[in-house]
Amino acid sequence: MLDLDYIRNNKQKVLEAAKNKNRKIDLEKILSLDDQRRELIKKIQTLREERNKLAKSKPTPEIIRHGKKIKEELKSLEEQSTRVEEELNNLLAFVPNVPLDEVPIGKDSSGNIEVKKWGEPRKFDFPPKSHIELGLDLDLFDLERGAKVSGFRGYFLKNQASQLHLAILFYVFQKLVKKGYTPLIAPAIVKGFTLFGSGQFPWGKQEVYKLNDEDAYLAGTAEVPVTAYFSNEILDEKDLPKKFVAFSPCFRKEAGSYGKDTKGLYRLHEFWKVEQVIIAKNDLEEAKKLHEELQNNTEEILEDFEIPYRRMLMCTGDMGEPQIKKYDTEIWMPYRGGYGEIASNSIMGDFQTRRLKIKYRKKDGQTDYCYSLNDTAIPSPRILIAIIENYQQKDGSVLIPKVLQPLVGFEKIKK
RNA sequence: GGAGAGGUGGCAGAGUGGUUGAUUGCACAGGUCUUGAAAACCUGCAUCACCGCAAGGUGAUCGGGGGUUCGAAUCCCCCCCUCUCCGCCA
Repeated sequence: MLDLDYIRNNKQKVLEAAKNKNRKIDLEKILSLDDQRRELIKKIQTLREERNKLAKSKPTPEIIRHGKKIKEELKSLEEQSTRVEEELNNLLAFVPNVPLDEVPIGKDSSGNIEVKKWGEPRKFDFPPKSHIELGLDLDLFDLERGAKVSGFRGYFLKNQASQLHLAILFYVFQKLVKKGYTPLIAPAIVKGFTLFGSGQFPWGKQEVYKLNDEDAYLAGTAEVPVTAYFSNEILDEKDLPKKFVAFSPCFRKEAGSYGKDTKGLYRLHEFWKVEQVIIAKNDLEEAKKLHEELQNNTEEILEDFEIPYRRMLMCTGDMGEPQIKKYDTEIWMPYRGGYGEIASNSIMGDFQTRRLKIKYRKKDGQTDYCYSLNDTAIPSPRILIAIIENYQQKDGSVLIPKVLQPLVGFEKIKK
């Protein structure tokens, strides 16, 4: 959510941002509704002021008559005001955040820029197999029975892959706890306001599972519950930034991508993830530093696993509504013969915190909206694709990354 | 799932129709005193919105929503949450 004053004073910027993010907005309508809203508020306030004065004097028949008249006028104005406010909020909810100047302008993923590359894709002296083939050979997962039991994109992880799955998540969780991040196990069942707050709604409704007819949804990422953790609260500047490492199961309908990545462990309805979330003060320079810190954490983890990766600076058309700057981290997936997304790292500015009403008190006593950031630490099973494929041996076995060996208790997966 | 109790400012806790946005205590901030600190004393201390260059003014908010009334923290209805007991249960 953007500040109305900001919109009024930066119309051109906001319009361009929406255009560059491929979103349609009606700024003139929004601003005219805001004018109407202000006019109505003025009228209502004046009437209420009069009413309050009357209520404080001795009730004579004359005063009661006058009071009744005010009440009727107020009722009609208040109804108008509610309608205008509703319409305004509906439109305002669709205005995307404004990217930083350093963000490249582009239509879609082709406009993203590679800003860093680490590790060389491995040269195989044998034809490398896909993780699907390896997994089936080594009995690491069962996709057919997964689909039978759970439905399309369902899966069972089996044997060493299940251990590896847990070990990876635990390794990453521990690593970030040691860096001072507060560990959280976050709920995956969330109320609607959290999804609106983080900016999944109103855009991505078709992407989210809704439970029965209650106000209950399945979150696609721990970003949703953890960002909402401090909703409707005023924090202390001295306690910021708040850094969290959060584990949660994640659920995504993957609507609109029915034909994409239908095989294997790449695109799943259900996975587990360790996520990093930061609530910081309203300071762009600090936020940029924290953004780099999050990125370094993600990259360090991949370096621990010795998986080649690259960092992409996302262009406007591929970055999502709430973000002002976003990196995607992609890892080498031999069978795809290319890089695949593994992590997504964003600065949201105060877009989410406005929606969630997360403020902080500055040293001078003033309050301001916080900034929020988040970045994937590790998602699994997707990371298993890269590990299994990159660590495969000629004899069909798969080695385990060194840092994970003590956790799983074996060095190699073989038949 | 059943029965009961309760939700008031950062916390504790008054307040059952008319200057109560809310007594008081604690906490917090500033000041006086002190070599320094503590204690004591003084002052300040909710959030949001609207108008205003500002000073300031006005409105709204006592879990949320609706209603009664000239007037609601106080009365009525619905919902949510918390606690206690019983039942069930990983």
